[in-house]
Amino acid sequence: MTPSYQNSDNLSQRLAGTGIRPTPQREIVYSVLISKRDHPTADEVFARVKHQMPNISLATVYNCLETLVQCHLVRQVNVERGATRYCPNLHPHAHFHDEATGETLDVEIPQHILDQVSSALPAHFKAKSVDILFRGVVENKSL
Amino acid sequence: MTPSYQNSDNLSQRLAGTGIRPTPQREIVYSVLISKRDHPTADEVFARVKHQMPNISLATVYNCLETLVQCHLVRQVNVERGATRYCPNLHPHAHFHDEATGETLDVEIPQHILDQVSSALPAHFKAKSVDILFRGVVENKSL
DNA sequence: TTAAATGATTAGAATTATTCTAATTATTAG
DNA sequence: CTAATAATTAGAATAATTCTAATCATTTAA
Repeated sequence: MTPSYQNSDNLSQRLAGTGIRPTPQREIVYSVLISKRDHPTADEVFARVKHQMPNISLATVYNCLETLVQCHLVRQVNVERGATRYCPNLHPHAHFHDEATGETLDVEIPQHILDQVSSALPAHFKAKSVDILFRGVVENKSL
Repeated sequence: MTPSYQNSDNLSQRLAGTGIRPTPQREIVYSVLISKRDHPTADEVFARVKHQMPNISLATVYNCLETLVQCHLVRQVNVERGATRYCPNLHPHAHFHDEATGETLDVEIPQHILDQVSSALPAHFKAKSVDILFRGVVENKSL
């Protein structure tokens, strides 16, 4: 029988076959990331998760986030010195850090442009991933 | 008369007109970055600077690095969670983090490719800078 | 030139974010 | 069921950085 905690998202499917257990804590941490994609820090995830699971510990939130990163379900984003932020967007994309608001936004980048960037590498540099981070401001569209 | 400590590099020229003083500490911190471009952490810079100026404090190294960053003479590079690294290469370039050795290398990226990346942004996103970080391994050239 | 004002450096304390430790609890395998 | 393994937890420990307040250096104004 399906345990009652497997009701929030598809994490258990995503973890199937990996040997990594879809625990209630991992489910909730993952669902928090999915439901508000504003690149929260571990502390912010902790605060959000506590609404649903008041007794979860910060250490567990760190453990869950680390597990999700290892499984490639979540990416770490470091926009500034300070707390690491977490992003569940698996599509190839870049980040834009708005210096005015402090927000970090996802920006879609066409794959052919990413390929062009990677092609600028010398042949013996074998890249497994590329992180692109813009810094600037988002102007009001009416300007 | 030119003070005797202005002998190591051109920092004082670069700071001329900014109101920021080319102090001996700043000169040495900058020259350390210039002379070995391996993206050292603040602690590593501190250790190297101490050979020439044994009584400098770590706080001053942090202050000097921050000042150089503010002046755009040095870039901060965050490859991993942990200590920030410092890069005095002012040419447009990307970084490649070799996961096998832990080294971070500069990679030249043609300006037209950087322009292409920036052109992928929506029009109202005004980017002031773009950081590109590859992660992977550098293969032996003979392979 | 001195005197005040401003800027820079310093040691050490404080803070932040994260990781570690060792004990407990939960799940799975035999 | 029982042992083995995996996951969670609270709190201690650590790492990197920032802050504080005192001192020292340089520049500006008289």
